[in-house]
Amino acid sequence: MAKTKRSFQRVTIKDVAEYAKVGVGTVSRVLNNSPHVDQHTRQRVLEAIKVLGYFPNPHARRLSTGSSQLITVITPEMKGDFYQILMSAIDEVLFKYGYSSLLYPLYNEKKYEALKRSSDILLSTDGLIVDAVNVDKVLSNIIKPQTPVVCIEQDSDDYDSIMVDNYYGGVIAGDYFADFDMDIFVVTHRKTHELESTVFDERLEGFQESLEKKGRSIDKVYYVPLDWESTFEVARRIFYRFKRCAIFTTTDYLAVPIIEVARTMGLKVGEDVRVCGFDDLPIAQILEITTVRQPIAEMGRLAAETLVKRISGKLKEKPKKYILKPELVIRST
Amino acid sequence: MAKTKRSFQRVTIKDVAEYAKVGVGTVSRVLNNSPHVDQHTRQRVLEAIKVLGYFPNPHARRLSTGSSQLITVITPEMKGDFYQILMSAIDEVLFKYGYSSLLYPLYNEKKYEALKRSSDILLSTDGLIVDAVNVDKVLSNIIKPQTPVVCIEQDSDDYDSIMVDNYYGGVIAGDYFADFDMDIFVVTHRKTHELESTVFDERLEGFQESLEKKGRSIDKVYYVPLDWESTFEVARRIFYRFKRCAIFTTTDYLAVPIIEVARTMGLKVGEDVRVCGFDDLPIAQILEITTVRQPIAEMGRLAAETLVKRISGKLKEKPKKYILKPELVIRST
DNA sequence: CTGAAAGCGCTTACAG
DNA sequence: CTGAAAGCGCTTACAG
Repeated sequence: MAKTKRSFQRVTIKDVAEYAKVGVGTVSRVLNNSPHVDQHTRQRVLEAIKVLGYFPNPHARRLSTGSSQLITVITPEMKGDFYQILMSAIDEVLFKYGYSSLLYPLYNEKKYEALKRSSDILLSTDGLIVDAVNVDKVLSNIIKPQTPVVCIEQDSDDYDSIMVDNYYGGVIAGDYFADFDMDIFVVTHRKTHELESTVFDERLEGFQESLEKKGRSIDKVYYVPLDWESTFEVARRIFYRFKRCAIFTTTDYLAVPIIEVARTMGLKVGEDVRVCGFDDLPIAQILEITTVRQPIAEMGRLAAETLVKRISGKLKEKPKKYILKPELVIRST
Repeated sequence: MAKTKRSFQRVTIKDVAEYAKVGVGTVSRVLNNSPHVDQHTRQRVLEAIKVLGYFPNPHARRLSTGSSQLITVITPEMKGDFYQILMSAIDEVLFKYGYSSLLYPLYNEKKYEALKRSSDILLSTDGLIVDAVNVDKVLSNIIKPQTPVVCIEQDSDDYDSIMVDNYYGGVIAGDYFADFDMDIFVVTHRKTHELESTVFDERLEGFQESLEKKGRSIDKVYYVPLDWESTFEVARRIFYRFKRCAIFTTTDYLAVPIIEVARTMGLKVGEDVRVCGFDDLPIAQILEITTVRQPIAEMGRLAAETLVKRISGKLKEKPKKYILKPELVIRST
């Protein structure tokens, strides 16, 4: 097309070179902080950049280098402390290696559709970290097979995956509860979408089997949506009948309203009522909730480190599964 | 460099062209669904794409077209229903015009640093929507002056801005409360970071002035962090002394624990205790909370529409301020 | 409908 | 230390 001009002419590296009376290569070197540039030349170029208001075109740079120094993080949600901790840990590592992260949360069905429609959203960054989404189902056919991907909280045949042993986490909570001479309840969330992760079920399963091994059993499992309002209702229902019981919630998030209701109903939490959560979110630390600690930050860091190694080609073996151990943290509930 | 080869040779449009025995232009036309391609040729190209496992290089495409069909949304947080509603509305409009969104939440100081360090995160998408962050402070010197930007919940000298009249929202809540013969309290959040928005203060100010105009006044303002735990404490403190009062919270989020505590303490919410929130979040609808409705989705849609117009060049006037009116929604609290 | 070719704006090996 | 030039992988006006 040659003669076509953009309606608004941008200032390019060529303009800077002309103004500074140097070659484009030199401008590029200044831009990339190459040490092989004379101090005076560098000053002239910097001056030209300022005067002309030049900003480099990232697309051109990326086409040339083949890299964007960006990675995309896909999550099923965008709410909650869990993601904040995870993302902070990921960013910390990424930053160290000169990368930044962009978030693509699949908070509704449409986001997923958008992803399928224009998969190059994902091809435009150097790699992906995918949390708690069924990658093998979502990503096949969308991205190139060689795209570097690391999954968190999700098993995968094709990529590295970082998981916590949720079953074992349930087991240690069960072992702990088995000694309590009380009715035992579980409040958990039921998977509603095919792409949702199965972590809650695994925790419940471990808890249940541990209990059975010790001759105990769950008196009732309550399924709730992941919000506090519904959990308030369930808590009221439980405490209306049982003034003495032990409750295992498959995430700390659900433990909060339960403790709140118990307290306002005058029940002694930590004595009459025992509560054990899962995750060790900041809120569990603040409210002194007994919980099964999941090393969230460690998972994030490990995912980021692994991804960076894959991108740089330092890691060439076939996908590996990293399974981290959760641990019981006994606090005041 | 000419002779340099990437370590792993990617399959390009040229390979596809050779395999299908057509020119690269034709492959490109097939890729872009041009109608001017013979059915049989198209089939051959599609076949070649499949056989070779070809995926287009988005960087090359963007360099060529000058557009990425992507926009970045910057938010101060990544938690809460507010953002979900806002993002869904933004995405809905963006999708219509063939755009997708990527999130860049400034959830900690480091994210802001990362942004400053490599500003081309922002230059690599076609435009920005910035929510509740002081754009003029954050973005100057980071992006090109001509980059299309729309701000939400934040005033700006340089860009279009979409705001709700928070002061007026406070006023209508004040007008409503002025008639109640009870002590009046406010629970709100204090801005702690220079980049945080001032919406809570504006709401409080409108509320206060409206009350004073009617010869009433606020008995006490409680400042809390934006979490439920602290608000539980405050609520207990209030209801311990006052069994009858009216409480205005500058966001629905803070109204929830207050209502919960009142109820579990046996107070009649809607009679002895009056509560009015702000925002009209989903939770306010579920719990039937009286509130000042903020048209969140409308703000998102308007922001997206405006941004798309700016990008396409259809909007050429100087930056405009859109101020939407909130409205009082009286429900059962 | 199709191909050859210029151009998008950078980077970088090469030859001074 | 520096410049000229090839190349990154696309798109698209032009001339069949």
